Amino acid sequence: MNKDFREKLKDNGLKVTPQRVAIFEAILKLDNHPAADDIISFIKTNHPNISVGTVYKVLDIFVENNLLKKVKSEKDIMRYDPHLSNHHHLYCAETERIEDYEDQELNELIGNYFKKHKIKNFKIHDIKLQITGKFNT
Amino acid sequence: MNKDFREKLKDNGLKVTPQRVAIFEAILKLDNHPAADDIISFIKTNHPNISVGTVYKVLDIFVENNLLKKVKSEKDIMRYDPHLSNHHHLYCAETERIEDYEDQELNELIGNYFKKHKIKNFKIHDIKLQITGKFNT
DNA sequence: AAAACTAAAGAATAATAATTATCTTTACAT
DNA sequence: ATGTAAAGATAATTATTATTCTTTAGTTTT
Repeated sequence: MNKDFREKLKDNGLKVTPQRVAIFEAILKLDNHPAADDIISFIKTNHPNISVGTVYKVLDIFVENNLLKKVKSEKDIMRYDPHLSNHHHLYCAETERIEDYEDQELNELIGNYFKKHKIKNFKIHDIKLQITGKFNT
Repeated sequence: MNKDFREKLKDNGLKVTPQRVAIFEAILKLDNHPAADDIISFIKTNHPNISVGTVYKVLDIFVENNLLKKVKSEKDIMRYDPHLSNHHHLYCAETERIEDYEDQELNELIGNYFKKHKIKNFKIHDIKLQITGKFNT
């Protein structure tokens, strides 16, 4: 996983820096689709001089280079997801919790549906489900 | 349509004001899931003294009272949709265009799928598809 | 029906929060 | 040693929310 991360950066001509490593590790540790702010707070404990702008810049770079995905949330903040394979999201109706939902059978079902039912004047690149509801933890 | 609008406001004990009418009409006219800012610019031409805060407040009131839906966008701005029945969205990969996609058969297909495949510890309220791709206009 | 009352709504403005831009400094790679 | 990418600090922007004060619409009272 860490291997992929370093190699992907290098493959795109990007340097592997301590900050980038720290940001990527923070996202993996934080787990619940952290927002930039969560990442900043987390990193500040071990790496107190990291700059806010750097974090945003690095996150953008990661997204551009397919190390991360951006996830839309109800609120006007972006959240980040290190899970790269094609998957959907469960949004809690009451909290900010977001979980991944991966389901190959469902993807096929939907893929087949749209093979039969083309949308006129539209070429589909990607389909994501936003499943809103309630967790019973 | 306009009837519904006025009545829904009244049913919820809300007043029908010129500003509210103007905002609602703007959304219907603007059509492409306008952001608050689009609405403000549009209204300013006929209604130059409307206040930014009022527009945001009224939009919230409309959402709370089910006259509008909020739509998540790629960027960190909210957009508004006067289309109330259950539907999905087509997102253009290259522009900010968002279109509605309504498809009862698809809703049933997905609904049935999840009847058979419950998600553990999660009660589904609503499922929305974000279909990203390219329009060929 | 007109005047007075009340509460909701609007305007203006300031405040906040997330993000982006700019400019300088640092660090690594040739 | 030099060039370039990245990081740091800080300021600026942008979208949105909150605050305060005024206006308006609808209701009640005379």
